[in-house]
Amino acid sequence: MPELPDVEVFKQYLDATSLHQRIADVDVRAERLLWDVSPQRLKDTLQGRSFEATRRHGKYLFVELSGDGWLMLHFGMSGSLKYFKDMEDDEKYDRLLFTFDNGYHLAYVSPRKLGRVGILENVDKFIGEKALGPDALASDFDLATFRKVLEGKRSMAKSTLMNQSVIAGIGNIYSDEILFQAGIHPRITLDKLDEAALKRLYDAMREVLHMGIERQANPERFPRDYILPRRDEGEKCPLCGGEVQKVKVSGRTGYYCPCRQRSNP
DNA sequence: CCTATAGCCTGACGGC
DNA sequence: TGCCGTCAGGCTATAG
Repeated sequence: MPELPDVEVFKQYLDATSLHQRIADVDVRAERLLWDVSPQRLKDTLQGRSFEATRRHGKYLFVELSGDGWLMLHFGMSGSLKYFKDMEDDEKYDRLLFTFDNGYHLAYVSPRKLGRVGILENVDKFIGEKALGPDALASDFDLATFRKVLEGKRSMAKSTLMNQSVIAGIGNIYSDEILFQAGIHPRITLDKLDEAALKRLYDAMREVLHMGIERQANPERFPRDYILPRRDEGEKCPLCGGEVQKVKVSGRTGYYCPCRQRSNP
């Protein structure tokens, strides 16, 4: 589930539970999740240290370690964090387990093992190497910058929003909502969007992502006029009551409603 | 530059 | 119940 709002919620969760405690042990149950680090080196790096602060960029969460260095967490298509005490709550998908001196554990949960965890010296260097675009909610990511990163692009609106090298943090689900709120068809190419449409897209991006975080990335709490909880065949558009339409973009399935999102603006 | 596709994993769901 | 295909809130490599 992890797009920007979900990862931001994980960040807040980790901040509230797992900072400033000495790490007693690290258990790696799925080695393939490790990015450029062996289980032994991960363990050696973390043991005796503590998590001190966190930082998020797009769908990546970075945890600063005491001493120096960072733990990098990416959650793939499924994945989350779980803080608990009793080992009876340790479950099948808890692929990495960090145990603190106070006896509590933080699990990196990853049912499908599509995420990645690594150790970094320098977060900005990592972001540069991955060629990530600006974080969609960064405070300095204003409308002018938004226009600049989209300048000259001829890709489809939905593909562009989901392209992490252009803007970091938006995935399949939230891109649908942003386009719906902006009234933009998912397959329209950017060169067809005028200034007003670009502003609507920017405003919708900020608003939808902020809303997602406010509601703890829980679709059940989303506003009634959102299409996000209705992304399914046969579901009705919250605005016109018509049936939502399905589109394939970038190999992903998107949903939209033609009542506001016209392919020919 | 841009699109589409397959593969990585595991499980849920629908059809027969 | 069992088997099979399809699909999934991500990303990468590859081909056209």
